[in-house]
Amino acid sequence: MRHMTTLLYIDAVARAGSIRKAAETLSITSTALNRRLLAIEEDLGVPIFERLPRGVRLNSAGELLIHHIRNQISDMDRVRSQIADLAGERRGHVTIACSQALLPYLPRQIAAYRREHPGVTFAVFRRDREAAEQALVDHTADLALVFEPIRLAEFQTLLTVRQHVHAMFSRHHPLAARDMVRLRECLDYPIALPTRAYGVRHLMELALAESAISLNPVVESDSFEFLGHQAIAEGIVSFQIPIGLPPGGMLPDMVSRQLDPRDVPSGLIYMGQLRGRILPVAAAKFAELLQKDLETQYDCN
Amino acid sequence: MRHMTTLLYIDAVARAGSIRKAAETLSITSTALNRRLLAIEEDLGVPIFERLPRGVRLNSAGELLIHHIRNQISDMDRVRSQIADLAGERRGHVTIACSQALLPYLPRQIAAYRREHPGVTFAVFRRDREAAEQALVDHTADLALVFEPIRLAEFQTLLTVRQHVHAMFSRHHPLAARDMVRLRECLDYPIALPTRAYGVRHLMELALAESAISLNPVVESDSFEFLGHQAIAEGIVSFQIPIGLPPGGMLPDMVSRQLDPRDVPSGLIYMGQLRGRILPVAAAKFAELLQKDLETQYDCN
DNA sequence: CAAGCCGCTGCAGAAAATGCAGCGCTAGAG
DNA sequence: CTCTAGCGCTGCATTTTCTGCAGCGGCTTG
Repeated sequence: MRHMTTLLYIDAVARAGSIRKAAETLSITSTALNRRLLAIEEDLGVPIFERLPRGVRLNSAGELLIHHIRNQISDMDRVRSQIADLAGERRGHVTIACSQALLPYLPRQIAAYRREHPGVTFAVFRRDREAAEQALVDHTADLALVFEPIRLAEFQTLLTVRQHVHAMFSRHHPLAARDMVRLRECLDYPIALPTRAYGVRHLMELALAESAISLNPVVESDSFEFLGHQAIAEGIVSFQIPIGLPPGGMLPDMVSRQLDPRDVPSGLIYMGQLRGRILPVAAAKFAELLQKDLETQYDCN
Repeated sequence: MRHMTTLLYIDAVARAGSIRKAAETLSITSTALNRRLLAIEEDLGVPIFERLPRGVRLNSAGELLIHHIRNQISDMDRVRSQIADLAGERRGHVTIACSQALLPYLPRQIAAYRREHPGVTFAVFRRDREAAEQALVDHTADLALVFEPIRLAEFQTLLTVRQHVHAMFSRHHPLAARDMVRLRECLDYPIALPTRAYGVRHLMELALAESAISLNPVVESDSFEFLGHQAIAEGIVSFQIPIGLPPGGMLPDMVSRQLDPRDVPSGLIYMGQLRGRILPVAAAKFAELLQKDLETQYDCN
């Protein structure tokens, strides 16, 4: 797409924060890039970047413009994918920003989708609940999947799925004999917890906010995979939501049991997109697939 | 805006229906234009025009693309006007598609607006109710003002104003003595009517649809100005809505009297824009001004 | 004070767009 | 039927635009 290069260049500069850095990522010289910026600014009659000693930054006119540009770019992508679609090619690219807890869930869905449409490629980025929303705003992601999001200003919810928190431990653990466990029982053992940035931790803190009990994890991590390994290796208890647990279990010896909902409230997975945006065909179709699967397989309502 | 030329070219070709004609309006050679089309089609990997013996026509991929392009173009205009706005310039251009009956109303409003913002220019096109909506769709108009529109699929209503139909005649006419006239009284005299394409005629036909009376105009015209002159010259009766009558009267000897609402229902003036579009600053501000004025001055509710 | 980045500019070569002349094609007029 | 007018498209020479190299002065940072 020849006519978009200038727009892509501006976007790159805005992201890189300096002309020379952006030029490098674009594999052109800073000269060429600089000249394009000056040309655009002359066309507009106003500068769009402030010049700082260490680079450039968008001014308010630039903010207006970059918004427009990013919309243009992804709108063009959508049109291209629509055109490819009616040419029967079914190509496209889908980018997803996803809470870590939900990462294990996606590969099977992507595989299923790609069986139908091998021409569609995917990019999945691990983003906490806040960064996921930001990724939608700056068009680095078409879809976001987050557990218990914080604010939803620019977030247009496509689907919510209720999830109970589960405790996970080795199948040799005493609690493994139960169908459902109470939070107090878990706290009788050493526990491993995700950090406060995560929805699971958030729900647990919420549950204990008014009680005298406090969470004292012996291990804390921002990786559920690590927490799972830790739970098995040390024979302690950790927590996760069912969607984060592949059907066969995350690890060979691991089992999970639902926490009694009287103790810890259930939370919501949100799937969403940028408010007001029209998704490319591929992303929209994949969202439909996720929606169907999530509603039938995972909703604990 | 250098980076939009290709888009503008494609738009021109789509509108002209042939490369050579479009090239002429763009003041370039058909060669250059042709090459740009071929380049775009190669970029997309699909033709966007069907080649006919007498020119070209968009194919379905092209329809998709042209929609996007027109959005891009007017979106860019909006961004430019926003940028100009924050630079304090207040420049811009507003195009309006307007029912003929409402044409006399606009000049004073435009004058008032331009007193505040001399940098803003206007284009006003006379369009019947159907063509006005089409003008919004193909981005030849930012705003539309119509009386009793037919269908409103792509039309986003910003404001409606209720208007009673008025009879107009010479001030020497016997009916001039009354404050309000009945339809039957008017029909005792020869009448001049607008054609069926107009809302005023539509309302009157509606009123008589179930009665045995029929409208037998001695003069029929698609010009209210003509009808007014005819009414005076021949001493007969014609019809119009108040907004179409300048405060001093359309003609020196003309007076108008409201038709009794029991006889002819009142109609609605719609002001609107293309559904989902974000208007340029200037157009949006002008719409606000119209809204304020119409609500306070003209609404007969 | 020196080193390191930064944006920006003059100049020359590379690349792209443009215009001219002309080809083959088709619909419609005579 | 032929003929013509209008169409999209192509080869080639020219013009315009873009790009890269080398280098300038400005600023922060250690």
